[in-house]
Amino acid sequence: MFDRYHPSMIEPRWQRRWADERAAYVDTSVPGGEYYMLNMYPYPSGSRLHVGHGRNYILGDALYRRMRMAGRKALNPMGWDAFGLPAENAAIQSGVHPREYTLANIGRMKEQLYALGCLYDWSKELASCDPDYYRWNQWLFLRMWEQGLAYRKTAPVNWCPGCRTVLANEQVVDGRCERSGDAVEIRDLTQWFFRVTDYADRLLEGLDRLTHWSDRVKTMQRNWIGRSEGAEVFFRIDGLTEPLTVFTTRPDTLYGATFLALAPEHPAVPQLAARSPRRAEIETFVERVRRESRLEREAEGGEKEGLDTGVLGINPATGETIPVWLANFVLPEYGTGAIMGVPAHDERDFEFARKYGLAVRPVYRVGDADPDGAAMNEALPHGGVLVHSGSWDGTPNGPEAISVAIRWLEEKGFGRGRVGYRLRDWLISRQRYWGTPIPAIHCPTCGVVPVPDADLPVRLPDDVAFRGAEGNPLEQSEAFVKTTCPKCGGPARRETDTMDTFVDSSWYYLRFLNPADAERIVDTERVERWMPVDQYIGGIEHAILHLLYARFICRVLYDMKLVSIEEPFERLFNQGMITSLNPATGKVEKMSKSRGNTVSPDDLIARYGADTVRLATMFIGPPEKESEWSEDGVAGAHRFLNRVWETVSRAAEVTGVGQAAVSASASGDTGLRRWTHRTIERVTDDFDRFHPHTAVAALMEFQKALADALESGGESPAAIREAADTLLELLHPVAPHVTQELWERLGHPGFLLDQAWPHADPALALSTDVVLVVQVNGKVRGKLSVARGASESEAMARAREDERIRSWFEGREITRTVFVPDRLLNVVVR
RNA sequence: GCCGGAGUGGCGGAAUGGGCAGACGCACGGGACUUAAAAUCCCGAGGGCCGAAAGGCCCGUGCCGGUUCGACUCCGGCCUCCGGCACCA
Repeated sequence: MFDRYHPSMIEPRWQRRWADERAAYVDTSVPGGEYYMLNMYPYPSGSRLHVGHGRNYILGDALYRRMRMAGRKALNPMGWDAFGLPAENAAIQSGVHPREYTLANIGRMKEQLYALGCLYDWSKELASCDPDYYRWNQWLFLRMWEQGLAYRKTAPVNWCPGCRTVLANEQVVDGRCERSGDAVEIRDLTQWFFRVTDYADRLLEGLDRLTHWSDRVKTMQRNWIGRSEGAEVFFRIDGLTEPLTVFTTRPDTLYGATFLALAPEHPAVPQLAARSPRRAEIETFVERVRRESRLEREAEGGEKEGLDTGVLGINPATGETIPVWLANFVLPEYGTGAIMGVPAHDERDFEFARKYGLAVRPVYRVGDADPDGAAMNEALPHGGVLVHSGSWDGTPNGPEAISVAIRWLEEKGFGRGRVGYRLRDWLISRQRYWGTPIPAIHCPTCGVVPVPDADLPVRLPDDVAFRGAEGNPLEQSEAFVKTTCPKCGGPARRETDTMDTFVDSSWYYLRFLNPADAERIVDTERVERWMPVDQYIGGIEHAILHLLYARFICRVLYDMKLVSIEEPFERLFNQGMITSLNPATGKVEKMSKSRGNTVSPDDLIARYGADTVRLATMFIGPPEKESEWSEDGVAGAHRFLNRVWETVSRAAEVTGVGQAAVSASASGDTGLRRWTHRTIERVTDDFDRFHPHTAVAALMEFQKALADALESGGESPAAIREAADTLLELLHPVAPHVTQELWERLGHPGFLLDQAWPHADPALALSTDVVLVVQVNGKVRGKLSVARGASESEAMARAREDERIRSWFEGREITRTVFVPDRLLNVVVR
């Protein structure tokens, strides 16, 4: 009845219509029944999407369409994470300005999203490189500075002397610059930080309330924050006025501390060196460790290296002198940058003590099975449990001993209880051009001065040359750097560091509600109505940094009373990556441009149409798992859509179209109607648990059932029509174009997208007969078709009638039977 | 090393709360249609054994053990792969 299925004829037409009718647009100023689904915030570094990304957008679009049909006022906005290093590198390599490069990429990616049939509310579009967006990064920065949440301190960076520029960790390969091959130096620069550690406890506690987040991500965040309770202990050091503070999680083992170890970067090291007879050695050692790249120093199995400073400290518990060492494994960022070494109760300290012949003094009995342990126990002078300072109180090894030890330390003034975190403050400074300028001015008389709000935004200058070997290109712009001090009016220099792009992405979801608002960063009233984000979809690679920073900034805005929520994302779904064979390595790896194993959706769309690509992508497997891309499924997906076309076309012959179409609604209890309603139930359920692949499988079975019903006749036109309509409605989220085209050809007005999601009649969705499995001693011996709700005695009677089943327990003693209604009967015999 | 996830036919995968293992699809084999091919449609198929056939039996969800009437599913131990973190005091 209908001519053949031609995706290339129908898809562009519907894409235009959807855009013209503004089908997706939601007025965020209006409250009521909202489902605010947030999809993606892509980074337009590559000019083309690949199918690996494609799955994310298709899944988001399918869920958006499903939510619209379920009557939710869904908002599917799109924004662009537009700043970042690749754009700057492209500028250096090809001379194209990062802005031009980025905007061109955004344009191409938009075209592709459009070609895939993804509907976004483009009226809410934003890009972080737009001054109207990044001015609010600057505004937020100034507020955080006022509150002490933004501050400056020195931090080491990777410096490439050849490129005269700062390198990201990933640009350092084997201690050398990826590009020039020069040996990378570690330099100390004064940089800007956000004090995320102030929020560590709140970020940790908040996780407990995120009941719709996976335990997987919550566990990763908990481990990243790494809260540990312990104590600071003060050690008097020979020749130092101030005591040395160490952090330990095991203050109860203080008695066994036989040495101290400092990070070579520790601020007390120069003083120690000055008093030490080994000054030259210390300086050489510090220089050597500092030269090790961060990556190498933190690498697996790195050799522990230390140097005895020759200076002595005093263990406050024993009063004995212990040596002070420098050690490469002590990190300056964690705890206090200094540790007490307890070789008897810490494996790493033991290894170190062994290598350098340091004393081992046990505090607790240790495992006798361990030969080292047995030796230690012999050295233990008493036959009980020693807690601290050589005094005995019978407290067992454990949390109680730790709190006893902390109380003791505090009474004696030897230390105090403290909570330590693994989390470090967020370094936001980047020595790059393509980012948000940090709104600060360096004045020779007034110091570091904030840019006044009235002068925002501090715009990126355009007169910048990207010649590569010149450090931060921003420094080259006279017009940008030269300014006057807002305080004294004298000549001053502008800050040339720009912000980490994670700053942009940590609050963008709020900005979708008022993207063009020049008055304020967020619209508090709209946030109240629409937030939190109901469904956040993102890759698992963002489980830690992005999601933690977004939670942090949301709390900062909460404390400023700008938003009423502390947690920005109520439900989180993390998809897995699409992998494919990398021809270079011969291994199956995640699909990415840098690995050169991408597959373009453009070619596939040209060959099969967008719906086929969408269907094949959704059918590949569960989206939370990683899946290997294979084109084998594409032809099958295309065949299925052709069958849908054929079947619905034949259904139209039976039922008529437009004015002539059947008007009676389907009634009664027929095989096809049961199929229809059971399929509604299955597909609805599958979408709600993010399993589009099983929804598609159910629709394939349903299409077959409808085709069979048409073949054999016997179903009423109304039942046929109900089935055909339902098939189109349920398939629409995955294959929107072909279903919309058929919907129109059947004579329905308007968009399927605005159609109500079909409702399953529970009486029809349940079958009247069920297959009861009969087991004997747990092994399947037969199947019985019985009425739903059949009793155990009925089932048993039927089983006895069945000769084949009966033969398995005839003449044997039945010891018990297990009956699960509508499912199974298990006869246990001796 | 630690944390998290996974392991099911030739392949992608299904089995939603302990109850028919292998849905759906790909590839494959056979058949129909065709002068022929493509396309399309139909049928078949986890492995082994018995049987001429109908059919029947045994084994089977990484490995070993346990709980249970019954285990892909729960418990203990191990192996492999993937992801994240890592001298974290």
